[in-house]
Amino acid sequence: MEKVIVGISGGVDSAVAALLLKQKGYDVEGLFMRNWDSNINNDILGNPNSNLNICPQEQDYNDALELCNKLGIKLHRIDFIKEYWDYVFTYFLEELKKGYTPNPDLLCNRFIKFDLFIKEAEKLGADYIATGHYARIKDGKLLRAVDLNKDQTYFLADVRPQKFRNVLFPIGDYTKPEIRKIASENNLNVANKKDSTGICFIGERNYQKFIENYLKPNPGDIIDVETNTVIGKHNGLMNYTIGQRRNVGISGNTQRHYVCGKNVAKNILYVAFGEDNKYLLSDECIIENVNFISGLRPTFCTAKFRYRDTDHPVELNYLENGNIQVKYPGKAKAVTPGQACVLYLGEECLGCGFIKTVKKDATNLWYLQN
RNA sequence: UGCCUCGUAGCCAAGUGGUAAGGCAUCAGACUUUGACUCUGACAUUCCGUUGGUUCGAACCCAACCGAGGCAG
Repeated sequence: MEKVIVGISGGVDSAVAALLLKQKGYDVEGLFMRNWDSNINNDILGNPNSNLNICPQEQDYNDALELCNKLGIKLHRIDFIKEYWDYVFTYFLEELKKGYTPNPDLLCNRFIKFDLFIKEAEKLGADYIATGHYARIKDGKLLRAVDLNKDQTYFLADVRPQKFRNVLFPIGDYTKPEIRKIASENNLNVANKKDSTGICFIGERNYQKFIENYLKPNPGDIIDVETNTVIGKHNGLMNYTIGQRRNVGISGNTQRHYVCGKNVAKNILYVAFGEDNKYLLSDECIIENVNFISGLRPTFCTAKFRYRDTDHPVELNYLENGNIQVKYPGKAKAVTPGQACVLYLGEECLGCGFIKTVKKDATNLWYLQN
């Protein structure tokens, strides 16, 4: 019998994944990961859980244990707290310092779940590993989930292609409501547990305070990009992302304001007014650290510039240094340096690169210098 | 000192006699495995610088005072 090690998180999705695999006749065992420890990691400011008796990660573990007892499968446990810090969180902080907007969850998948986790599973004798991601693998291709609303291929796009060889995504063919239904029909203890959000393994935080645990705030001017006048004070560029409206701290205007740029050298935050402001738009970007999961190298395909972004038709120009010039004449709003640009050809997720520079009319945006 | 303009919730700002729009900000939710974006709800219970007056009735009309700005000198 083929052995599958399932990443059990304590949530519904991985629970049903394990259940489905068991029903299919695999020899299933669970592996619970813990990658974040609020005490060890100095996660104090902005942490809503600091006064709970039991931290959420341990509650998740207890839920996972109860689930595995119910399913009659063994549950292993592994901590990657140091590795998560070294490979994911350090990168996260470094990018913030540069004024970028990193997405730690892509790195978490690349370095933790689809690398260290796989190695650990192999030690446990796994023929396959499985997770509760909404995604599909067919003929070696990474495909969008059937439930496009929950599709998580965006987060998987930086995983190295060979890592998917022995991976199963049992729930990728189902919709979220179906998963919930299966869970409750089988009386799983986590059937009605709320979906987790926030940075994977860390959870919901007051973002600005959370960052303050690790980076010293460096206040500076907020400037209206159109009039070039100072209209307020920001409390550290790392606290803002392009396209952000809330928590900017300025008010008294007739139109909504949006962060449209930053200048790290001058410590300036640029803001534009109105949701269709031209300063929020771009039509080209350069992506670096490109990872291809697919063997395809199309000239025309679609791209997502953020998780849950719409698909933008793009034209790719493969540069000699390995970077890719991504053109989107239809323009896109709030394309942000540091975020992943994930490429798709129809249902297939081709891979991704990380946004380095953003342009309009073949010129770098002057208010978005890093 | 004279003349002019203005004074509406934390901020910006409609409303000029008939019983307080809207936006920002804030708070609470929805959505969401990235910080978003978006959406929903709450937000000046007789109050519109103060005090009087006119009126059936005023934030809107009148007077004085206080305060802010401008012009003149």
